[in-house]
Amino acid sequence: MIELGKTRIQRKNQATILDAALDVFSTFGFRGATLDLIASTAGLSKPNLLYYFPSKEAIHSAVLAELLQTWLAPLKKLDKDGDPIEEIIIYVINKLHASRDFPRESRLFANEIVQGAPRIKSILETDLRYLVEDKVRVIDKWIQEGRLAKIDPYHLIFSIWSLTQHYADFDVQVQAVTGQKTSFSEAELFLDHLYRRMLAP
Amino acid sequence: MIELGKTRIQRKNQATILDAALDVFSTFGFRGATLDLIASTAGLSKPNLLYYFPSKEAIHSAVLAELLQTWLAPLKKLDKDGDPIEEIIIYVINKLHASRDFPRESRLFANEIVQGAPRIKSILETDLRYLVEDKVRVIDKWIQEGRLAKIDPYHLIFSIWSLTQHYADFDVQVQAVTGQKTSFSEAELFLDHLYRRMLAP
DNA sequence: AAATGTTTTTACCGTTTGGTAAAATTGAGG
DNA sequence: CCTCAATTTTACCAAACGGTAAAAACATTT
Repeated sequence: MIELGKTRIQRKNQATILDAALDVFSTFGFRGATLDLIASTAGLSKPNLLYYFPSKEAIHSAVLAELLQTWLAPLKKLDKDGDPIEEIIIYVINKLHASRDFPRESRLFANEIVQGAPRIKSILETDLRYLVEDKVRVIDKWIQEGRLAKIDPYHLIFSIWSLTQHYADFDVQVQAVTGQKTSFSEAELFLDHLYRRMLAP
Repeated sequence: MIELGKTRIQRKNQATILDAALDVFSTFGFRGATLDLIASTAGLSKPNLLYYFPSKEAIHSAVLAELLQTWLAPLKKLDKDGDPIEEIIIYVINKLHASRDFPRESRLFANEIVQGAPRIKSILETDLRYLVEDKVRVIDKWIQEGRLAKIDPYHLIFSIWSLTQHYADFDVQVQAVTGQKTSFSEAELFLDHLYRRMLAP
């Protein structure tokens, strides 16, 4: 974990670098991204970049670490004491809005996973796994209480990730096929219909 | 379009190269893949590779071209004269089996799209778009006849792509979270439930 | 077996890339 | 304004990469 800088200049430049890196990594992937491109995007020279971060990998790790927190947050909010269907719908919509508002983060994550998650596999196998196990228990309980249809909670969660992130990760395809800018309000209606139908006990 | 070789040796080596290239490109993306790695995977020397294909881009294009046909095939089979729900379920299952049987192809495609589809955007905007428009008309007709729930056909198709390809593209994540090999039969049950519930008029 | 065409290897080349050394510049505190 | 630390720039380097030239090895035909 990269510790944040102490001085004003350090904090400003580290933030600028991480933002530029997010841009470049999410567009070209880890290997496709170059330090020169990140540097020029950030308005700095390459050696200046390496004054703030020891290596390309370190920049990548820092961006991923920042992103992962944002990415897991919505699931944490799923409340065992709320109404099952409403709780899940809220999660779906939050996740969809995350795709709309943070598409670069979503694509960076997708890039990493598609290529085998070499740099975050351990986090997926621990933090993410425990979080999901916790929520799976909640959903299972709801099902046993007859408040949800009998579905596999793991696959339910996978379906939410997949359907919502699709609008960020595969946006080019969506736009190419529809010939229009992606309509997140249409997507919201669709997902609302889908999950209400599917989850009703 | 690369024309296929004439002699036995040409055909054999071109096939070997394309298979090795699929392996490497789907794992590392275009930029992450190197000619040396493709060559050694194929059991050939780098200049020998370039005897069969003029450039790295040419190999990539050849692999993508091959893949795209396989990838679009299931949608073409959607039959306007069949039973609406069964036709869509069959498409979903076919697509899921494609993810199970051709994960490399799926990941290569995902890699390409996530990074903005620089090399296949034009195909998405023409061939794929026309095919989808055709099937959207079929689905719309089914809806007007009251044989399907009123949903947006575009988003229905996107949902199928997203849910099925997730099991190939994000397999590392699925395995990390469940701690097990991905169960495609569980996925099949889940998707069957999901689409029957969602599509019922 | 000679001649011809095909395939493979060896030895390179120029560029790009991640990263470094050290000098030059800038900023902050006394 | 002077000093010392923080920051930035200039000038590099070694390795990796895509690609080429040309000779060597192999096949095929006559």
